[in-house]
Amino acid sequence: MGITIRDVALAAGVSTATVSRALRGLPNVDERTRSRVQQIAADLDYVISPSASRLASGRTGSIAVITPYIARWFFSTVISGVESVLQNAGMDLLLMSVSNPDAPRRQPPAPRLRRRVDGVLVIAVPPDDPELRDVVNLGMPMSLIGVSLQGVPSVTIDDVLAARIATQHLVNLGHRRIGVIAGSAITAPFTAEHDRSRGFAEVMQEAGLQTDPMLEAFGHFTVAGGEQAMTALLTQRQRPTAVFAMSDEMAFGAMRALRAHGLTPGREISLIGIDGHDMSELLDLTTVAQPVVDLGRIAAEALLVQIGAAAGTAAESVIVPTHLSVRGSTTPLDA
Amino acid sequence: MGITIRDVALAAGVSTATVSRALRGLPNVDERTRSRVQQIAADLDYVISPSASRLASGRTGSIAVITPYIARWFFSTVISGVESVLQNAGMDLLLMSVSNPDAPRRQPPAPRLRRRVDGVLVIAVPPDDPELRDVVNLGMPMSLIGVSLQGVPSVTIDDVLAARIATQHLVNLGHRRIGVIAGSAITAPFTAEHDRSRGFAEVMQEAGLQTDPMLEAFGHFTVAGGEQAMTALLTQRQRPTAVFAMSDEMAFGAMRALRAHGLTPGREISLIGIDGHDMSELLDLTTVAQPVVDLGRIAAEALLVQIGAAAGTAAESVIVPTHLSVRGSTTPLDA
DNA sequence: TTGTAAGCGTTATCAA
DNA sequence: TTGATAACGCTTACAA
Repeated sequence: MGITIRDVALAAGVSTATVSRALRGLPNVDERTRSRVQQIAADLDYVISPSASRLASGRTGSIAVITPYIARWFFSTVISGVESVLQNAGMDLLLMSVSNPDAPRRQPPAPRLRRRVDGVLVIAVPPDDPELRDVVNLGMPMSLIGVSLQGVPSVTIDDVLAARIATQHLVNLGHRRIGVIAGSAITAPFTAEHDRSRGFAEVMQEAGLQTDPMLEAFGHFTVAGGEQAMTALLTQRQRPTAVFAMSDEMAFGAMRALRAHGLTPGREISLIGIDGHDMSELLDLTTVAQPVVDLGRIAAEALLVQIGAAAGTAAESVIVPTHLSVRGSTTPLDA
Repeated sequence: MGITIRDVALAAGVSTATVSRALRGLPNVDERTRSRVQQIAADLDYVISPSASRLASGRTGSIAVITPYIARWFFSTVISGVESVLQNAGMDLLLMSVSNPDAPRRQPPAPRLRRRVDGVLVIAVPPDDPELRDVVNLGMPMSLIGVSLQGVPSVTIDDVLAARIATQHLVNLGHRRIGVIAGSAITAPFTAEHDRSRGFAEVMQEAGLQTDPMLEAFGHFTVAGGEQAMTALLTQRQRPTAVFAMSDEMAFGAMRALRAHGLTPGREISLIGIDGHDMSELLDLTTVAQPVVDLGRIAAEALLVQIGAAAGTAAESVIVPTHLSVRGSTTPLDA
């Protein structure tokens, strides 16, 4: 049915070994031979069989991307960055989602990886997740995105710093009763959430401000959760004048809660998020933006280096910068 | 390095053929033999080599998902539906993005597909796209999502109907000067855009309303484009009292333009979209929602049937229903 | 620079 | 129900 390397070899009057070398661009092939082989392969409409190539060479030419969510903004944006790099490198991208609170019944990823891919990219899976442990224990080339883990290369922002920037921005505007919308009450170390909590606490303390436990609410990093959290904050005796939401999506929900209470973000209550979500500009939300596409790109490039599919030096742990985007949702206290 | 099927066969005292049959759950294997083989395979931590299996069997166990965008809501949501089905079926999902206006320099998909996957899922690539033609001409099992093409199975909504529902909703509210934000001035037939234009025109005509070319603007299905388009509509001598945006994202941009002009959606001007985007509830946008996750799920299931990896009857063309979600952005003309 | 030939680890046919 | 064994289509020493 299909044209094989033998057909090409036969037609070109050379051995299959020469065809293989010529087509893969290996050295030690006469250029005239090479171009003739290429021509004939093209004429015959020959395409290499990946399975055969993989079996013979031991390389799969594939990278797995492991992610708890596919449709959420942060994750799909990271994936698009990864994809552009892998496509350029001629690598296949295998997409596999893993268990998350919304879809708890997924196949564990580790067994699906062995012998199937040359490397793994993991997006924002908590470092204490047992499924992640199993993947790490596979010992294959990998790189984490959005979280860090001792001994595993990763690409992240400085989450402590991002939270510091956000909180400091509110402090600089004169706010003193500052509320916070975190993900959940208990956080694992080395997660974005944990570090953001720390950054917030640091700046509050440095500014001599109390972190009132009544001004802390939890939004589970969803829009609906952010809405509930802000609603909770608004029921306090003394409302905050500003709120730091640890993600833009929670901030969106918070905005909705504000409007439901007849309040306008940036008017009665200032609001800041973290992410630089596509919609944050539209919603006029001040945010500490992270370069999400780059997160994916950089991690993919680092992984290719690890695998030996690209030149360069392997970096253990990359931290990319964030920047504050000031918009209408934050204003000076007096205004 | 790796445990092979021979190691398992040796340890179990059977032939490799028996191991292969036992592990794949084929019939004609003594159940005692099977469980012994399974046990030994587990003890040895044996995993099959996909490359070898694929080479020998001719099946790749992989499906390619071809998409112009990864990070946009519609596309990532479709992909998540596809992924859940494929993961359940034990199929690998190869993600490849193709050229789009934002990223014009992509590898053409067709050559990357041959011998590599058992089937292809294509998300919302215009039917007249030459790259799509090449993929279709490969003659492999495939299914389209969001567009239809003669002779190729597809899963879509009824776009004419969706636009009719949206337009009729505005008409029912008493609006007569109705503007429209389309994608672009020229549209290929059999695209969502084309059909939505038709549905709009039909209802306008049935209602005895003029489609004023001055009340037509183009937003290229982006937020920014929708904003520009609405701005253009607002500069008309006689503004529309209602606007139909052919996608929610364009409607979001339109909302922003309204606010920039001191107008409130649903107050001075009613606004309706199509999609049922995650953010539409948050932004209180009336929309004709399509079941996007299902689009992906159904297409994936249909493809598995085509390939023979799942039981069922292959459907040529599936149309899934939409529903109108009325929110605050549309109100009666008098209000 | 090119050719020979031994794998790579399965599946599937045929026979037992 | 099980076993031998010939593919599957390529890569890669090693030799020439």
